[in-house]
Amino acid sequence: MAANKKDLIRQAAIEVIVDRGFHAATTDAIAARAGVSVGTIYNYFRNKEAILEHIFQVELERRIDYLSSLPEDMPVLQKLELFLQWHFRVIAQDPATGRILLRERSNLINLPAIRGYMESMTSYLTSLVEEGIRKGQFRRSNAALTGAIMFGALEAAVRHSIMAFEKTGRPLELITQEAARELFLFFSRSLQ
Amino acid sequence: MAANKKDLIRQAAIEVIVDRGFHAATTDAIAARAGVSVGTIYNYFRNKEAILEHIFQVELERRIDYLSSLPEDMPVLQKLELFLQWHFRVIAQDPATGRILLRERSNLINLPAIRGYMESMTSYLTSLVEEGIRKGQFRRSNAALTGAIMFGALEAAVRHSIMAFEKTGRPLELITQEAARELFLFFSRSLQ
Amino acid sequence: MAANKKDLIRQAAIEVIVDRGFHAATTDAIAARAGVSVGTIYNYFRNKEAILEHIFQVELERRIDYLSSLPEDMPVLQKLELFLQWHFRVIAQDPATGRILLRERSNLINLPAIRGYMESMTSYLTSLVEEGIRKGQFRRSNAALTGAIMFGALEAAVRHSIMAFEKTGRPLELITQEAARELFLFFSRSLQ
Amino acid sequence: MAANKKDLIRQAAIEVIVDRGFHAATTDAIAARAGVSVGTIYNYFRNKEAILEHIFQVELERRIDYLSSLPEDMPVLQKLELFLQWHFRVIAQDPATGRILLRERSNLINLPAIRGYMESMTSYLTSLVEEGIRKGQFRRSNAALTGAIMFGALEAAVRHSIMAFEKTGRPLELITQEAARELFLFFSRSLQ
DNA sequence: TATGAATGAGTGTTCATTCAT
DNA sequence: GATGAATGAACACTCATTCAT
Repeated sequence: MAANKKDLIRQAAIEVIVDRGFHAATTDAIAARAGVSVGTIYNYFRNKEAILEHIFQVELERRIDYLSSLPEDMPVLQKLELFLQWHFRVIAQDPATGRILLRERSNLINLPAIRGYMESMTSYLTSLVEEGIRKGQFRRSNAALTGAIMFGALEAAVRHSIMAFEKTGRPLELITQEAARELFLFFSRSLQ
Repeated sequence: MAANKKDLIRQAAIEVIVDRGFHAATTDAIAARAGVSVGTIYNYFRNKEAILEHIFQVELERRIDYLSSLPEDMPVLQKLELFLQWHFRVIAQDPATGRILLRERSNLINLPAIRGYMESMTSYLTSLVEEGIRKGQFRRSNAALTGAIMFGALEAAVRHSIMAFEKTGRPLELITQEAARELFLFFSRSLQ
Repeated sequence: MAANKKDLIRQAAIEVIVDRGFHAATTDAIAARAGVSVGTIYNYFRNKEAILEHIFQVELERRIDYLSSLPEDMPVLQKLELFLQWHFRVIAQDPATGRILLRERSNLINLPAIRGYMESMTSYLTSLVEEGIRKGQFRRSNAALTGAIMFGALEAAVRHSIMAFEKTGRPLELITQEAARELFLFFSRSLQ
Repeated sequence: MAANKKDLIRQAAIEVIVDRGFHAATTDAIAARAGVSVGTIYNYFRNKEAILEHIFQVELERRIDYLSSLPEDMPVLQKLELFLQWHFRVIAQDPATGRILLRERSNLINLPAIRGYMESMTSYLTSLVEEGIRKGQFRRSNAALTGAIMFGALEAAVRHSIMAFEKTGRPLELITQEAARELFLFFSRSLQ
């Protein structure tokens, strides 16, 4: 899971941040969890914020990689469906990271990587909406606003899934699958 | 605007938090903005977190007050439309508070008042969905999940409106009105 | 000796810095010596460097005060003699501060107050030389260079006095008196 | 210029220390400038301080070498003149080292090599004064104090020369030649 | 009630030094 | 000898909170 030391530290940071939040996650604790010394962190990251930036950067890249793998000419709705399913599957496999993506985004929104994450995700959804409209598959709408709305809805569905998992203990895979389905239905009715 | 000293401090805190975020908003800065001394803050609030809790508490109460003013037998979609219009109007009148509701919510989600705000808002939307389904005005769905999705979408629309205002300088009233309309359209298609 | 808390901290800092040098003088140690907590230091000084700047500032002001008390029309050599006697008397009364003026000056020469101290002292000596030349009491010379040389000689004499005191244990008053005399003789022959 | 690796590191250290001062000159930076790795430094020097000690040691040896080349029976004043000329010529050729000799001396005065440098230089000047007095070429005086004063004056003249060079841009050779002349005149009048 | 100086635990970051390769 | 990743002690500085006035 941690091919190299930078990844090792990233994983440790994710765990500690999930437990305590970014501000309460001390560099000492991250180092201890990673089994390295504090100094080592600074061999791989400029400072503490850079760890969080890296976390978002990595997640953004994963999403971009997935999205660019979808064939250009696939019906827009289907792209959306696949993306939602993939997204929730990833969350189910690594809920800790999912939680960070939710929790720390708002507060540290000034960090470039985090802005970048939000904006990239939103603009991908926006571009999907535009494509759908252009191809006559979606009704006309303010695409930018719609993309933003969809991103918010997506995150809320993730958050709700994680909370439902914590409350009920039902398998996270099932919960997220259902959320993906429900969200897709919600979107497909709204957009068409 | 600040009937008593507690309100005065609440307003000052809102302004400072909007400028810097909760963690960077020192009690000294809040006191200075309020024109009182640090010590005075502690006569009205248990600690710094309690200020934030109070901010959310007050906003929650405003929303509850508005919602209970809607007649019970009004069509559900109309209730939703009125609520959205009212909500965006409030944001347009006091965008600072709106920003706090967005920015600080995630990070300090463990504070009871903040959880309470989120949960109350979500459960109001959930209950609207349930009412719609029960009365045959909405299609069947997982109401809790749908409520959560709607809350996320609502916040995202607010965030997008504020950012659009900052970027374009268009009057916030117009931006929020359009957002309210678009969001209502989005919801009404999804739900029916 | 320490009228107010800022002075108290200044005195404590002088003692600790004399013992260990500026870089090894931790803020904790200064606070402990002053009998206050670390935080209190920062109520009176911007940062650690500001303490050193303040030390030099105070000493510079003392010297300026003394120098401006000398009558304008006094023979230049006599002004020089009085200044040397006063300077060495001050050192004898507060050798710790004298040591700081010597030891820390070079290393932290970029701090404004320290540059200011050196430059002010040097330019006072330079102006004395210029005055002497103008009034026909001194031979012609490069006044700026001569002033610099005199400042260096003065500091070296102080340093030598303190070291002689440490080695021999002779009363510092006697050592510095002799140094003042010898230095004056040295200067008066050089300058005329 | 760097016959072996130890010299290479010494030169690199001189450059970095001149740029930043000893405390801000990290071993990493010195290693980088020398084109070696940190570890290599520790094959040639016990620790970081030892580099500075070595710098002073080398400079001291150069001065001792020069001084022992002067014929024993040369008039004392002429020895002094030649030494001053030589010293300022060396500074003009390698101002970086000159700056270190000035800047770092005071602060790290506890290092044996640095004490040694100061004391050797001072005691050479002292022995010149004693010789002059013994041979009836100088007036009577406290030779040790006079030697110290002369060392201080010498350093101040060097410092002033370097600063004048930085401010005016005049050729350093000319500035130092003039300083050597002026300083010699200053000394010869004082001593006789 | 109001004040604001004093507190001191807590934390990000640096950097000389080591040592396995 | 040479390397440079890893180490971890050390330190400046912050800021929520208290309490004597």
